[in-house]
Amino acid sequence: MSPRELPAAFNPADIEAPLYDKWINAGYFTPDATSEKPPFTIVLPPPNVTGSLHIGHALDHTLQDALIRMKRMKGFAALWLPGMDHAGIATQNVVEKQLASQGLSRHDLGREEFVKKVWEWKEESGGAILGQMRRLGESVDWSREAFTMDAGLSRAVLTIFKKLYDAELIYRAERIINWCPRCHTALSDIEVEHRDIDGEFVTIRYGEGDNQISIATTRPETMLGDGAVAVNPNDPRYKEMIGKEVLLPLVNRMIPIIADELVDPDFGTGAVKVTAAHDPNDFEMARRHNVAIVKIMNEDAVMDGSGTEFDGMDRFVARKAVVEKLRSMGRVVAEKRPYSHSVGHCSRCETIVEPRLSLQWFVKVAPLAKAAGDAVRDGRVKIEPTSLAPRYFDWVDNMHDWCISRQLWWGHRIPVWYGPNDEILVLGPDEKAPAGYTQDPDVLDTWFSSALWPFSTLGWPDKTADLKKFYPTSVLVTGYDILFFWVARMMIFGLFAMDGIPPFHVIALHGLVRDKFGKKMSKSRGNTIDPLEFMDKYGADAVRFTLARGANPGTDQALAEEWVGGSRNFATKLWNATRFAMINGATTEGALPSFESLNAIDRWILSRLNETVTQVDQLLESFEFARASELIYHFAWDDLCDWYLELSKEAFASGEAADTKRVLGHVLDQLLRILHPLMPFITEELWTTLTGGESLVIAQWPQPNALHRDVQGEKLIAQVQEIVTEVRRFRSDQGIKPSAKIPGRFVAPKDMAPFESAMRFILRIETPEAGFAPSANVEIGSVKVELDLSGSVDVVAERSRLTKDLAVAQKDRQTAEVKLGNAGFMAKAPESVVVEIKERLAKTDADIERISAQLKALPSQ
RNA sequence: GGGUGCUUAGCUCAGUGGUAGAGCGUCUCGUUUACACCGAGAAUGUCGGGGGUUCGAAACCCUCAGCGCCCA
Repeated sequence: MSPRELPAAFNPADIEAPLYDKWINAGYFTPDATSEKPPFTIVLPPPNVTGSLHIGHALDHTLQDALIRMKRMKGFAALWLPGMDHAGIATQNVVEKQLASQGLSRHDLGREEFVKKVWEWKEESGGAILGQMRRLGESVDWSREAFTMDAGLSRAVLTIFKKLYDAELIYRAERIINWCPRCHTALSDIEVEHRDIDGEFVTIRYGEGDNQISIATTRPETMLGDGAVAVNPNDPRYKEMIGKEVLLPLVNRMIPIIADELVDPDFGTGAVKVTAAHDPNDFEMARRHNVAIVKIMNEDAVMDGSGTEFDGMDRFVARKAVVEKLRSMGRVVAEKRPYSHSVGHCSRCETIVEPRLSLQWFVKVAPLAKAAGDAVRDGRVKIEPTSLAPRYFDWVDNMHDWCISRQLWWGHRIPVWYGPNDEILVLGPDEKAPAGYTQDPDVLDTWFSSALWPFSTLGWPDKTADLKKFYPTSVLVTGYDILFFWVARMMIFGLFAMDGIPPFHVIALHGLVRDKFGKKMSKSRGNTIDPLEFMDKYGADAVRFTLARGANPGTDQALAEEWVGGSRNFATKLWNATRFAMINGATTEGALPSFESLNAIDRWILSRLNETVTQVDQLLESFEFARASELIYHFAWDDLCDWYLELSKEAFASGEAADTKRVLGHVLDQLLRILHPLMPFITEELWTTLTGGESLVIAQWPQPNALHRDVQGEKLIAQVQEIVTEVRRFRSDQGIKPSAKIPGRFVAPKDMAPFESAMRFILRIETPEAGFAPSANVEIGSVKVELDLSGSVDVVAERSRLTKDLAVAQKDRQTAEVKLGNAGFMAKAPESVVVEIKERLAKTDADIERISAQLKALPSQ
């Protein structure tokens, strides 16, 4: 295939979709489970079927794609497995809302019909995110796409439920759970978000006459369900009252005063009400002290069963009414309003969660969580960055039992059947309940199935080729905020189901994407960023590169539109550089000339390339995406574009550049390879055009070439860069246009001779004619560039510049001198540092002498 | 309340013992035959305060202050 030509302008929209189609059609992303290649596996943390791609996904997915693309290029059987979870509450909410718009509820349809509707919705409107993932260029294997409600994954759910039940790790009990009065279901701890809100803190006097005690509460309405008052056993104020009974106002019931260590004497009055059916701590106290448990609310969080005038009121209406009434009775001792305190909200609908006593199914997590903690403790699973490991331990070591039943219809129905005589039967896959048994109406927490993701998607419980080849997965990439959601649960179930083999080798954690001021994004703040909008505007590669460039392990990153613009500029720069290179005959054909035979400039860029390839490889392997991106960016823009291409222009112009064309082709080829995981589209387009190759997706990852090092040459190029910069600075100071050509002469040691023509070209210094009379000198170390400005030199500017340089040199000299005069330094500093400082002193000495002489030689004004 | 992190240029952030860095922004000059989504040059920091360790501290230790996050 002969190289094509690149259009003059780069337009991401022109190339992205066609390239993605090309990759898919070629089947590059589908690894073979029977392949001899070593496996590398990532399962995508399944996004929600109702969701769409937000900026956090874009970051998470970009990093995963970077890893999987690199590994694919390295010759691994690289599997990145995509899919979605069924998001029980969220999805049911969506469909119920649709029904509501037709004036219907799910109960009007009945369970079977409703679930059918949800499936219809899922097929038609669910999974918008999957299309958006294609936009981002994700190299996932669509042929293995999974969904938690698929038949296979559902078998996995049934299998593990039975396995856990048989191991006595699943039980049914009446406990205080988090209840969402709007979603009408129990929630797990992690589905509850705690937020500070302005509430009230009311102190109420219980009892009569000599037998009185005041309690303080943020939830006055729950007093209707009080079963006791509790004080700390060591609180002298209340010692005498322990064991007595006091009158519960409004309800007119006598309740005991109990002593419990849990009560903090410094909180409020030191006495607290005990509402066993509506508070987890109170429930625990009640169980310890045999306190009456009184339910006073229904499923809607409406007061119910208190036997008072407040029955039928919503909990918040009741709160006001109760306080009002108590106030009128003179029982309100103190009121603090607003009183800021932390309150749990439903993470799906924002409704304030109601702790509620209820019969539910639980997973007994202690033994499972212990194993999950140990897997990290003993090094079988690594958390990157390691600084986040304590956070993981903090969670798994203190995990409460997990409430897994949900009062929903959409999800995996709990495989428990109840017999006519209260028998309990748990069924595995393919098992049938005897006649007369009825199934538990509830479904399982979505996370119960998501936690199986790393192996259920590979065919478990069957012993499939995929499972054998690709389990355990190599790395799980996710945000630290979701450590508890995914990681802990996948670890727990993975270890349990897969005979103690953890589901991943490494857990690589990244941070959150914030707005440009580092503030958390939220709809209420109005500072959310839509990755799709940015992709439309700047291209997918620009969005990806910006996110990768900000991704320091485990830390949040700020994102601003102008930075995405900067990445777009980088893409354009690459495009133009490649175009320019190709116009000048850059090629990847034929063998690369031997390193020794090349000129110093070519050797230098190869040396820089080698260093960059080596570093980038190490950085990507250790999840240092920001640093890898930064290195590539500077290699491409600074080393390649600003120096190598500029220094080579003269060679291209003179036509003596066969080696340089080959070197340039090689450098671009390799650069595009290491950048491909981060910017897949533009690199693919440029690389196939440059090389005529089939695809970068399956191209080989560059190997560092240790022979491509030239320390001496690098020093020479550093000197060239210094000369060029100093002359440019002089021209700028003197107000000489960059385009103006001026006659000049290089007075320099021999080793600079090979670079003179290149420097002349860049600096627009012409070879002087006879009778050349320089009017100014630029001196850089041992090099002098004499210039004829054909007019008067701006002496003021020149003096100012030299004076400044002199001051810098003098300051540097003094610093060095002080150090060398310090006996402690001379005695204790390593030899190499001492040598370095001595060299610095010598250099500054020479500089001071030279600059002083130049200043002296300047004509007085 | 218990943990935990952060404080470096105008903004957002790198930088784990040897002369302070990047991107964006700012200022000046420039349509030189890849690129104005560009090039060249420039300015800008007692590295939160105080104390200590060290020949040497942005970095290590202590302490204070401010901000954030997680858990309760």
